[in-house]
Amino acid sequence: MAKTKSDTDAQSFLAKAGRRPTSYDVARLAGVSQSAVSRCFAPNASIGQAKREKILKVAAEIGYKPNALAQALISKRTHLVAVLISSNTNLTYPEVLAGLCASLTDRDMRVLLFSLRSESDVDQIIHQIWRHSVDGVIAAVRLSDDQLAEFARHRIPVVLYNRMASGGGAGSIRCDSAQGERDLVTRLLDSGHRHFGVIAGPEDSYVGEERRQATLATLAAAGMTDVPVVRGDYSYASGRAGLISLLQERPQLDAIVCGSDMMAIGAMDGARQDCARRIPQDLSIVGFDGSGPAMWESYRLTTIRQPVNRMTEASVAMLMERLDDPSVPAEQRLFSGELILGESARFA
Amino acid sequence: MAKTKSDTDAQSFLAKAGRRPTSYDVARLAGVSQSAVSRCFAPNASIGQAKREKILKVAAEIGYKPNALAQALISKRTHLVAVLISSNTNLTYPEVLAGLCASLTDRDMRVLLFSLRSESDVDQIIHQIWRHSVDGVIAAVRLSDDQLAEFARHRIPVVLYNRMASGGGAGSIRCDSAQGERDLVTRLLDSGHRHFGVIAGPEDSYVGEERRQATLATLAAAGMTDVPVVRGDYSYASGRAGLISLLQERPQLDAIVCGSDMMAIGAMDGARQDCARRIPQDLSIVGFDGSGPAMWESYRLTTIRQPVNRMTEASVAMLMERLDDPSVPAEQRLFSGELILGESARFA
DNA sequence: CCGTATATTGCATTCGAATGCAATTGTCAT
DNA sequence: ATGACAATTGCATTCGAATGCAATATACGG
Repeated sequence: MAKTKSDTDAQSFLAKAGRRPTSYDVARLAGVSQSAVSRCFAPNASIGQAKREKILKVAAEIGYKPNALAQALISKRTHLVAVLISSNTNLTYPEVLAGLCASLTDRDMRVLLFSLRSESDVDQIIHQIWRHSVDGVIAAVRLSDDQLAEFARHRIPVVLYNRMASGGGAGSIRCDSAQGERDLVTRLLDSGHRHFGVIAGPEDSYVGEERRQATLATLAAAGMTDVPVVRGDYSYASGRAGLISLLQERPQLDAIVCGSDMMAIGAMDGARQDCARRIPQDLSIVGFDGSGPAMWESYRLTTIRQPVNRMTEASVAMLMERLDDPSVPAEQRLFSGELILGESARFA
Repeated sequence: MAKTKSDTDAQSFLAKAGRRPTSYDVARLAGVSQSAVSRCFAPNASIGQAKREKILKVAAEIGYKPNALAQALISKRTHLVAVLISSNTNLTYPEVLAGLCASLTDRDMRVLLFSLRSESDVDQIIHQIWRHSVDGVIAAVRLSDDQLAEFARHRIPVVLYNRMASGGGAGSIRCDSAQGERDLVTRLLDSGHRHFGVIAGPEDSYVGEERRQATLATLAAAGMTDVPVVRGDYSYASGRAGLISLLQERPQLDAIVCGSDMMAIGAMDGARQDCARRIPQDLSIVGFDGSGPAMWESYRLTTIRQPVNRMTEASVAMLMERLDDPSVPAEQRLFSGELILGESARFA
């Protein structure tokens, strides 16, 4: 009889659809209090075995799902992580995003995505992040010291992805661009290259600047200070155009260091098609990222691969650690890139 | 004096930081009721000019931002849109995401991202979508009829991106894959190709199947029924492997129709490097998507370009329309792709 | 200067779930 | 059977903003 009655109630509830079932609905149908229902969905809450089963059964019948908004409002835990990324970052964008998404989902966190046109657009969306009370932030864009301080003040953990934590307080996961460029440039020098050109990323890109500076510093240490630099925006077209303009000014160049694989690929095509250079016989070109296309047969780029999967996983792990225990100090983790010996550079 | 007092109060509030200011805090400091504060941030609410200014001033001083959770809970509007996408979709993944994100942000909506490993993973995250009470859904993955019906029952508008709305109720934005493949295949036929091979996408991909079927149907209409088909997973490697296995079985093939640009690129490299074919003299290869890499000099793919930007913008526009007025019937919009005449196919 | 119409305001309630506290039930040793 | 103690359970309150309704203030015509 109890079964029949419960079924009927459930039916009648489902009939007047339109409103989502709440914990009160479940409580009423199961003949218990709302608190009991709530405790049923909380881990290690005090609730009797029989009651739990009855509640879960009713909940399943009418399709009750705890309302995340109400839970978040009272418990101060939204299970939301704001992910900030600039869409033109580079070829690893999908990989980074998919990696973060997967790792966060595995840990019962949801992704509130902010895909910016450029790194400087942060100001326009930062207050949306606040309004949604995210539990944490993973930022692959540059945040100002003020912004970082504000997050710190409100105890919202921030993990910077491939950005230096200038202000302190924020954790960071980075691939050692400087070391990577040093490796590349050193090997180019050892192999006899003497005329370098640089195709750098945009000025408002943190990694772009880091790579440019490391490259120039390494060259300067080898006595080369007159190195032409052009700026691209990480796009194929800008790499190609950059190469053409470099070679126009200095036809004798024999090594081009690019701020990203995408630009390196553009540069390779420019060298071959527009400037009649053979690669690597006439001209060596190196990139950075180790993205998929870099490994395509037509390019076989010599580059530095960022361990993207390990880095995204580490970002999430670091965030969760600081979420679970806010007293954990912010940490900086540096991953080293892996040299990929393609065939776009003449190495001894 | 009033100014001084207010300043002091604000200071003392800021001092005991840690808690975010609420509308009650603003109300207390401004000497008004909580309702007044609320009305201050609502469009065309009844509030006096003087009072409004005073409130906004205090709010700015202590950095008050309406709590989106509380607003959502009471008003039943979260300003959240769930975006479902499968990460291995294809090369347009970043473009699609960035486009959706931009259009949604422009309309004061936030993106709750679910990036799935494969289209079949929907079940595992669908209940998270429910729990977060999103205002709408944009899905670039396949949803079952049951799932669509459930969304419809709760009046949650769904827009399918590049998927057919099987069950009805959901709107859809698609690029006409069938027409695109027909164009490509017809031109290949007209140019004298007689031995076709197909490298299709995975079975659980809607567009993959659509493209495969359109291709085979067009060929069948021309009397070609014995067409070898291999399946890839949209990756470069699978395209390359697919081509090799096709040519091994049928060395006489002279045209390969690929389910995506990425696979076409892999196929081109496979043809050139592994099978010693010249493209397009010995073998024509066509792709689909019109993504960036397809236009790279080393490939110059002949393909169909999806108008991604127009499609993402249209998806968001359609969603918002149905959000603002639920009585608007679900609509199906079909965009036609643009034939890109690259150099990977021998066209008459 | 008064009455009526209109624009502001505040009060009290609501959204849906979590939780401290007190009440209740059940368990077990004695 | 009784007291002590632990495990359940429900009540009432809380989170922070929105909103219907009633109360108040202001404007304006006469």
